[in-house]
Amino acid sequence: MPHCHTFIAALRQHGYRITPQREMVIEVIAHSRQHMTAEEVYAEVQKRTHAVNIATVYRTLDLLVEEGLASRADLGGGQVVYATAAHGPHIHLVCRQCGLVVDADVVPFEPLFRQIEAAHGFVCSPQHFAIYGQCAACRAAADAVPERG
Amino acid sequence: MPHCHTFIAALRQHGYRITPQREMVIEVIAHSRQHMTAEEVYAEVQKRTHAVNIATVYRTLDLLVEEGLASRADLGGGQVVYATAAHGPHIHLVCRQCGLVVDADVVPFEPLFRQIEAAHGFVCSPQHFAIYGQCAACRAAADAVPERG
DNA sequence: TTCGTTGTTGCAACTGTTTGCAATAAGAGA
DNA sequence: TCTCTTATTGCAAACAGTTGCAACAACGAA
Repeated sequence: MPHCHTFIAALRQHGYRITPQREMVIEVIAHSRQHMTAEEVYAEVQKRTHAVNIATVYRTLDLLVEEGLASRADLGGGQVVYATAAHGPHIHLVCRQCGLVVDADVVPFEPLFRQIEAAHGFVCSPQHFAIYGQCAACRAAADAVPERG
Repeated sequence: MPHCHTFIAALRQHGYRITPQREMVIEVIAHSRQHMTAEEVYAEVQKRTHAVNIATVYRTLDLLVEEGLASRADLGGGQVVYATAAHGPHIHLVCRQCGLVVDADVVPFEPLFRQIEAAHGFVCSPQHFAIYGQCAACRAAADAVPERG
């Protein structure tokens, strides 16, 4: 069963109406091989039909995030991206200095997520989240000379 | 030495100019006991002087984040907050459904951050970051009845 | 102290995102 | 199939945040 049908079934089960606009947005994000910005999703939808408004794209993406079917990550520099679990869970290491984004495996975090669930009753859905820090290149540069030297 | 003087010294060392506007913003965020939105920082600055523009507040906060002196976290619902290390590092567990935000200790993540540094050369500066998921109450509700039933 | 360089600022325009509301339409029930 | 309820949509306005640029001013050198 194609991935987007899974999403549609889940939304239907949760009482949401399935409109052609929603199907379009879901199809685009579900079949994407990597995360996309809302503007990219909108542009892809516009290739197929002009009958979907940007506000509807934002609303549908937010609905998918709220229902745990997609995740949203701020990668800095105005890059807010959406992704589904189909992309495979991973985290983004975002350099706060140069903006470089590096992907990292989320598996090592899983014991920690179980710990959080035990302590807080909170279930992490961390398909894509961002951790900010400093990349190797920027650290090397900072050690060599004071910035703005 | 008050915290804000540390920030100012660090910026000066990195070659940034120290303007009255920047001192004002730094003083507000450095002395705050908890994280603040940019709008809250701006309002606090406005109590003292009207000679600081909102754009300057954003620029100064971004500068502090870029220099590792503050961190920025998106807590959902339009809540983007800034905080300094003085607030004590902790992570925010944000429920994607109801928006509840729960703080959690960052200490259990530290071995993982060392692992990331070893694997990627990337140094996490995780004073405040957000992990999205589902809180205990929303999970209980979801198990009991399908949403939007 | 003065002067020159250049980083910084305020402003208004712009961008990405959200929101109020009337019109539209999905879908359940008869 | 039809009707009614109400969720959803498109639209334009609004909002949070960013940006280009001329004016201002921090700061180092003389």
